[in-house]
Amino acid sequence: MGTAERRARQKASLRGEILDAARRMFAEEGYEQVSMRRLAERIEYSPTTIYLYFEDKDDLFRGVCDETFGKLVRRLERHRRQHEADPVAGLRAGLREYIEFGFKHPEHYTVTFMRRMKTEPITFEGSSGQQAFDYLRRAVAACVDAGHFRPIDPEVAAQVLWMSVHGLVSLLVAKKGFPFATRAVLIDEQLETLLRGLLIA
Amino acid sequence: MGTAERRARQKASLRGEILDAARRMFAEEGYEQVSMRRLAERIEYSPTTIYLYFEDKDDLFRGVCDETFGKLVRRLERHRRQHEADPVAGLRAGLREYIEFGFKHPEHYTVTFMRRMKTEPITFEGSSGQQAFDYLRRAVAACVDAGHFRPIDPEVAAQVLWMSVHGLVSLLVAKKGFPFATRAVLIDEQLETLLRGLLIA
Amino acid sequence: MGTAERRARQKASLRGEILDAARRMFAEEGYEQVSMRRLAERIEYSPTTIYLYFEDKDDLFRGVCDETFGKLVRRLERHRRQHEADPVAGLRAGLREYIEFGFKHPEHYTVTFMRRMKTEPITFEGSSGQQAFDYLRRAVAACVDAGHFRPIDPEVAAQVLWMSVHGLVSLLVAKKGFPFATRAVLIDEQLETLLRGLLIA
Amino acid sequence: MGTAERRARQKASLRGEILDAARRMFAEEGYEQVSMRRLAERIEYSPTTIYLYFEDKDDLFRGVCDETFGKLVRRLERHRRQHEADPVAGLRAGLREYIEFGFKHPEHYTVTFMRRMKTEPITFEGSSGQQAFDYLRRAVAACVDAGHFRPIDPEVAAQVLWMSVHGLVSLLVAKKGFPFATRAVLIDEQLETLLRGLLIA
DNA sequence: TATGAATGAGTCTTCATTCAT
DNA sequence: GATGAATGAAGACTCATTCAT
Repeated sequence: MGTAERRARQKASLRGEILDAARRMFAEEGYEQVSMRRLAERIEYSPTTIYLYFEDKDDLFRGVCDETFGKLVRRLERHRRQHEADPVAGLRAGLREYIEFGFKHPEHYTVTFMRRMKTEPITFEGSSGQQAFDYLRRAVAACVDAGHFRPIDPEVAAQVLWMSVHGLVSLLVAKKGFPFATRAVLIDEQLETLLRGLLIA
Repeated sequence: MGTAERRARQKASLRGEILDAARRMFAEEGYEQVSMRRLAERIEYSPTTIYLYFEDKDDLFRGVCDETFGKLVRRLERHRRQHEADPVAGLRAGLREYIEFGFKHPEHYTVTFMRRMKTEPITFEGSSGQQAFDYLRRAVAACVDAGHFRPIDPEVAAQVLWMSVHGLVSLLVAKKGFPFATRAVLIDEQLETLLRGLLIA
Repeated sequence: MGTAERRARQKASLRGEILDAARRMFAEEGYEQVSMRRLAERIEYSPTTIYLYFEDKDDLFRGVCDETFGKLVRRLERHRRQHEADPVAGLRAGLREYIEFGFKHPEHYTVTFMRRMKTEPITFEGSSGQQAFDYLRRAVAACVDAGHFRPIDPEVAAQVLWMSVHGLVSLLVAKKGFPFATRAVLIDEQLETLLRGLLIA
Repeated sequence: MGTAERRARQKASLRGEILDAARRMFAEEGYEQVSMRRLAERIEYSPTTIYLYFEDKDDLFRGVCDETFGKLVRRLERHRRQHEADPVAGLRAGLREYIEFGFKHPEHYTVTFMRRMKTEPITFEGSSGQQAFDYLRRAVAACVDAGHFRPIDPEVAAQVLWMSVHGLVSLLVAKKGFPFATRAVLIDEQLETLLRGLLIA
C-alpha cells in the first residue's frame, strides 16, 4: 500500500537511502543496538534488500564510516587554504574543527575511534584517517617552521595534540554521567593550555 | 567430569575468578559482545553460577569498574603525602601515575573508562571515581594557590588534564595499528606541554 | 533434511498449522506449560518461524481464541432464523448447540474458556465473544417478552445460563477421572432444570 | 542478621510456615508463577530447606490442596446438622457455602478444579473431594425423599447442581474481564433457578 | 535441621543471514 | 531489483532440583 508513497520519498539511489538511515540509527542507538531488521523496517524495504547493497552489517557500517571520514577531511581541507598567513591560528582552528566534528557525529566518532573492530578496519596508509592526521602534522610543522613553537618533533607534537583532543571528545561523548564543566569552557581551556605549552614566548 | 581438574585451577574465590574473566573479555571484545553464556564457558561454570555472585550483567560490569577504581585510588593515595613541598611536581607525578596505571591494567582501564554509558549507573558522589578525581583537583588547586599556575578554575583545569591524559592512554591501549611514537616520548611531551601551558612563567 | 517430507505433510497454510498445534498443546498442557520451543519442535519448524506469524506467545493464544469464537458464532448463527415462533425452544436449542460445540472442539473450548486471565486482553466490546453472548441474551429476552419466563433481568438470566452450561462442559471435558453420569442424561437434566426454573407455570 | 527476628515470627512448625506461605503465594500469583526460590525468600529460609519437608513443588502443592479441601468439607459438615428439618434449605445453604468457598480461595479453587495435573491428582474414592460431593448427593436425596423435588436420580441432580455452581465460580474467578452482573445477584438467581427447576410445586 | 554452592535444562525472544523465486 | 519464507545460533535470565557438608 505505502509503495507509491515510499517511492516518492525515496532518494535517487536506494544505497544512499540505506546509508542515510543506517547513519542516523547508528548515531542514535549505537552500532550494536541497530539490527538489520529494524533498519529494514525504517526504510520500508525487506531485510533482504539491504544485502543487495552491502555484504553484511560490517560492510554497511564501513560505508557509513567512509562517508563520515570523508566529511572530516573535507572540513579540515577548508582550513588549509585559510589561515596560510597564521599557522597557529590554522592549527587552533583545525583542532577545534576536529572536536566539533566529534560532537556533531558522536556515534560515528565513538565507533571509529573508540570501538574495537573484529577486522582491524582500515590499513592506515592512505586512509582518510591518515589524510586527517597528515593535515594535523603539517599544521604543527608549519608552526615550528615559522618559529612560533618551541623546537619539537612535529610528529610527536601532532600525536600529543590529537590524543589530547581525542580524550576530550571521547570522554564528553561517552561519559554522560560525569559532572563535566561547560563544554565550550573545556574546549577553550584545553586548546589554550596545549598551545601555550607549545608556543615559544 | 573435569571437576577435580577445575578445582585445581580455581582461584581462592570464584567471585574473583569471574571478575577476572569478565574484565578480560569486556576489554577484549567490548561489553555488548560478551555474553553471560560465553563468560560461563570461559570459567567452566554454568551460566547460573554467575548469577550467584552478580545480579545481572550490569552488576558484573560495575564490579569490574569498582575494582579498577579501587586500584587506581590506592595508587594515587601513595603520592598524597609525598610532594607536599612542590605541588607542581606532585601533580606531574600523579598524572604520570594515572598514565602508568592505564598501561599496567589496560583491561581495567578499557572497561572502566572507554565504555559508552547513557547515564552513569552509579552516582558519582562519593564513588571511587570521585575520590580519584578529587585527588587531581586538589593537586591542581595547590598549584594555583601556590601561585605557580596562571589563574584558572581548578575544576576546569583538572578536567582538561584528565581528558588529555585519558586520550593518550586510551589511544595507546586501543589503537595498536596506528604508528605511534615511542610511548615514553609521548608521555613526557604531553605532560611537558600541558604543564607549560598552565605555568605562569 | 526432512524438507520434502515435511512439505508433504504441511497444510495449506503454515499459520493454520501453527494454530492447530498450539491449540492442541494449550489444551493438553495449559498455556504456561507450552513453550515456543516445544511448539516449534512439534511443527518441525524453527522457533523463529513462529514469530513470522505471531507477534508473541500471547498473540498466538489470542489467535486460537479468535478461531474458537468464530466457529462458535457461526454455529449459533444457524439457529437465529429457525425457532422464531417458539423462543423457549430456540433458547434450548442454542444452549444445546453451545454444549455440543464444547464437546466437538474440546481443545478450543478448554483454551478459550478455561484459562485464567488477569484482565481480558481483548476488549469485550464487539468481539466474537460478545456476539456469541449477545445471541444468548436476545434469546432469553425473547422468552421474557413472550411472557414465558418469570420476570427476570435477561442479562442476569443469560449469564446464569451460560455459567451453568459452561460448568457442565468444562467439567466433562477436563475431569476425566470423576464418575460422571451419562453425558446425554446430564445435558437433558441440566437444561430441563434450568428452563423449568425460569418458566412461569 | 534477621535470624533471631525470623525465629520469633516462626510458627511452631516450619512445615506449617512453608504451607502458609505457599498457600498465600499460590493464591496471589498462581501455581505456575510461584517459584521455589521466591517462596524460600519469602519464608527467609534457603530453597533447600523446603525440600526437607516436601518432595517437590507438586508435593507442596498437594499439601496446600489437602489443607484447603479439608476446610471445604469442614464447612459443609457444619450444615449437615443444622437444617435437618428443612432439607431444601440445607441444600441451598450447602451450595452457597460451596460457592463462597470458591471465592474465598480462588487460587485453590482454580488449581483444584480447573487445573490439568500431570499426575491425575487424587483417586476420587475416599478423597476429601468425594466427601464433599457425597454431602451434596445426600442433601439432594433428602429433598427427593421428603417429596420436595420432582422424582429425579439424586446422583444426576447432584452432578447437575455441582456442575452449574462450578461454572459460576470458575468463570467469575477466571474471567475477570467479562462484564458480569453483581456477584450476589448472580448467585441468588442461579440458586433460585436451579432449585425452582427441581422443586415440585 | 539447615544451607551454600552449583547446575542442566529451559524460558521468550531477537539476531544476521540465506535461498528460491 | 526486490522479497517472503525460513533458520541456526545466540541473547539474558530463571527454573526446580541436588549434593556435600
